[in-house]
Amino acid sequence: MEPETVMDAALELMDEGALTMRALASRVGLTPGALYTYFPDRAALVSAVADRLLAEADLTLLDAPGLSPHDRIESFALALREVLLRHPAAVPAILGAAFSGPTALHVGESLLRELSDPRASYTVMVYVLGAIALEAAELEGPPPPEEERIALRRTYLVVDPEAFPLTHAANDVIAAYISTDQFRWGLRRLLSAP
Amino acid sequence: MEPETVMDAALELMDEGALTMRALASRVGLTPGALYTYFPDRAALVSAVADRLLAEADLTLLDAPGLSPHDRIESFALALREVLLRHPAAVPAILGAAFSGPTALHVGESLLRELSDPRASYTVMVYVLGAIALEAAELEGPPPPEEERIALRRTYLVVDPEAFPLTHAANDVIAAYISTDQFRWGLRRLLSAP
DNA sequence: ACCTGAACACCGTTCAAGT
DNA sequence: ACCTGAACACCGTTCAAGT
Repeated sequence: MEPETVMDAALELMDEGALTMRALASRVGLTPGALYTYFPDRAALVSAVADRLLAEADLTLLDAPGLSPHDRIESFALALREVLLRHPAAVPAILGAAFSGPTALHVGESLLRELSDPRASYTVMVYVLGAIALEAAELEGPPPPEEERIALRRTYLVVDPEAFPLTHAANDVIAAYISTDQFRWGLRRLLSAP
Repeated sequence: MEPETVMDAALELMDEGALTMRALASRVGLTPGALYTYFPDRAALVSAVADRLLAEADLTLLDAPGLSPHDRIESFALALREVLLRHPAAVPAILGAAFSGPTALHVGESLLRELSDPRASYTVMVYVLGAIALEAAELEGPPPPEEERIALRRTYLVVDPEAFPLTHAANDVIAAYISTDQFRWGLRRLLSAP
């Protein structure tokens, strides 16, 4: 059996919020102990899944000809966000393995090519991963449509207007914090810094 | 026994990388089952610890008189980073409870007071929490001195110069990605956006 | 190398019963 | 309300033994 088969099943189980070595073994038709032939332990398996997931975003967007560096970064960031939000339970693992994995290295190198100052490219990584992590944190599984999610937040996030007047007044904008528009707005703001 | 006693012991155990309900019970001199009088389940306990930890950063920095809005945000962000990096294992829980907790609500309100556009205040939150999360992800317990950590990264992060020339060339800056200077640099860049 | 069966040393949570 | 003792239904990981 290919390790990829095991990793795909592991991602499925993460999406269902129930990744255990035993459940994974049963899903791929093995005994729990047999999994340790493929990965030394659970943590290694999760790291491998995280790197595989990272590679699902189209890395070539970062080298797309005919686009400005900022547009390349924006289109890749949007693609990455889309991939990762479909698997919110895997996002913490991505944060953990953000630097170590081979795919992350590739992304880092491309990012350095687009921005002259390495400090700026790290700032972009921090923003992109931070935004995705905050959005993922409030998802249980694959996300419902964005409009639905925003509408839910609008009713969910009501606060005491006396104690938190500004938060109360900004309710609609705050509900849309998890929107693609807000994500793009923040990224552009960061990229437009002098 | 006060719930705070239980929460403090829980944070201790998180720092040691070994928070279990059984270990917690034994540390505070109770039976595992007795903990469920204080918190409905493990997740609720962790959320409560996260909020308590968030409150350890000096919230009054966000209202300090005589400082510009940007300086208030910077000093609070630095204080928050210091508190959270002392407890890296608790940071994922902070990300998860970033919006729900009562203390987070207070921080959000203050941030809205400092910046005219709510979208900008969210962008700052994303950056600050993202940077802290990435730094925390590579810590096992309370962090060694910064210089030591950077020096370790400098030798740790060596890559193939042929495959990743820009990453190789920027090694020193990349090693310092987890520095206070880099954190401040990115934050200022974000705040200086037009 | 890959896999099974069985075990070891743990988990979180529940619940009758006591105070 | 708070706590104990004991149980239930799980975990990850190891390892002799088989192929």
